[in-house]
Amino acid sequence: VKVSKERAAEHHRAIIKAAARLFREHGFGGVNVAEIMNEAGLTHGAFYGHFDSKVALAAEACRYAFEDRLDAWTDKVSLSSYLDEYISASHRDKYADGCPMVAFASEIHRQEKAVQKQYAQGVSAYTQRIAERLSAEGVRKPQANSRAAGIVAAMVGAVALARSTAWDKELSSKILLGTRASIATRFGS
Amino acid sequence: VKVSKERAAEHHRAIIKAAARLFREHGFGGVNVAEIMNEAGLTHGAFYGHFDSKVALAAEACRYAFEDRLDAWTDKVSLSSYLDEYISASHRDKYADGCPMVAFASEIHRQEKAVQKQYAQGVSAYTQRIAERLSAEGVRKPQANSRAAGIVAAMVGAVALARSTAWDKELSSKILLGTRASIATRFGS
DNA sequence: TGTACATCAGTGAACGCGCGTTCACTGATGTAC
DNA sequence: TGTACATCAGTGAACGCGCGTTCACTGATGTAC
Repeated sequence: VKVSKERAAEHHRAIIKAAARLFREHGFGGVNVAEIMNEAGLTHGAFYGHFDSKVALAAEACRYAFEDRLDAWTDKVSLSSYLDEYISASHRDKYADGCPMVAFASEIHRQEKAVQKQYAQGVSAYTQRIAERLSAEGVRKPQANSRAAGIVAAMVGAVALARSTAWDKELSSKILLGTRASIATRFGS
Repeated sequence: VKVSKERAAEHHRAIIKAAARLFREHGFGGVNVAEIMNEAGLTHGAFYGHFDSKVALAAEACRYAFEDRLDAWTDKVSLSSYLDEYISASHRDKYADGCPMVAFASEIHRQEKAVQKQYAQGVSAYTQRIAERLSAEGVRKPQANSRAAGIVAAMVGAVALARSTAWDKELSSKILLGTRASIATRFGS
């Protein structure tokens, strides 16, 4: 059942995309190879023709998730409105396409080095992006870097905790609103 | 090999304590029952005499971890110095005895209801504790609740991200310092 | 207080299931002539 | 351009291992007399 090179390349991308969604939704240990391949429209046996191991896919999926997210944040979206969107109930309830920083926050350190590296690079890229926006708003460089780091932590913590307490809607939204407000206070954004 | 009721009760507590440490360090899926029992000085077969399932232990261990942490935060420790300790490299590197909010942040929503409930109650207790401290510092009630929620999110996000990027010491400590500074800025604490 | 016996906490082998990975096989692709 | 054949992406059965859970058994506890 050989397929054309183009189709094989499509399959490769489909596997990464499926993995990026499923890993974010269920964690690295919460999905098996067969489920990922099934989501990509293939059977599990074909997997090892595309990747060396599940871990190798995890690293690739992590990289892709960050890239996809950062690409979606275009210059047209201001920091302020990005924060509104990020620190919201809709992001809280959107696991599969949500931010990988949140999805993997507390389990990434148990993954292999290759996955950790992709994650750390993603966090770094996110922080830089925010620092750039702050600079554009007139904040000086060293201050902007420090503040960006603080904002990233608040964003991730807010969504992670809001998800973890989702069945207690009152607490969950108090966390989101409280965090969003605290950032607004600081920068008037 | 029956043991006295007192020893059996000690064993019960030892299992919970071992689980609370190991689960925080390796996650719920990263430790098996045999390892927990071994850490508690028993063999795996005795486990089901103490708990109905691994999940039931997870709930109990989660509850214990929160209790232990909150008990350690006595009235003698000010909010400011508690934040210094929480948002620090030493807490970042202390997994087994670290804050359960951070340890389970992104995997708690995949656990069973019983575990989620313990977690959410813990988050709620933490938030209330911080709100009380803010009130004691003169912040008005409704404001104190909202700000407390924002602070908890920042705390959890900072330590979680600092851990996730621990191999990049510069980024990791920038996140810790940036977060701590942003809270200090807001409340002058 | 001492003795006989029922209880039951703990032990370690075994069960069953899920999952990552391997492999012999299939049949469409794409290349050599 | 057409034909023959080597290549190789995909299939599904099978392997091996780890883990949660069960169970027959052990022997100290603690109770009944």
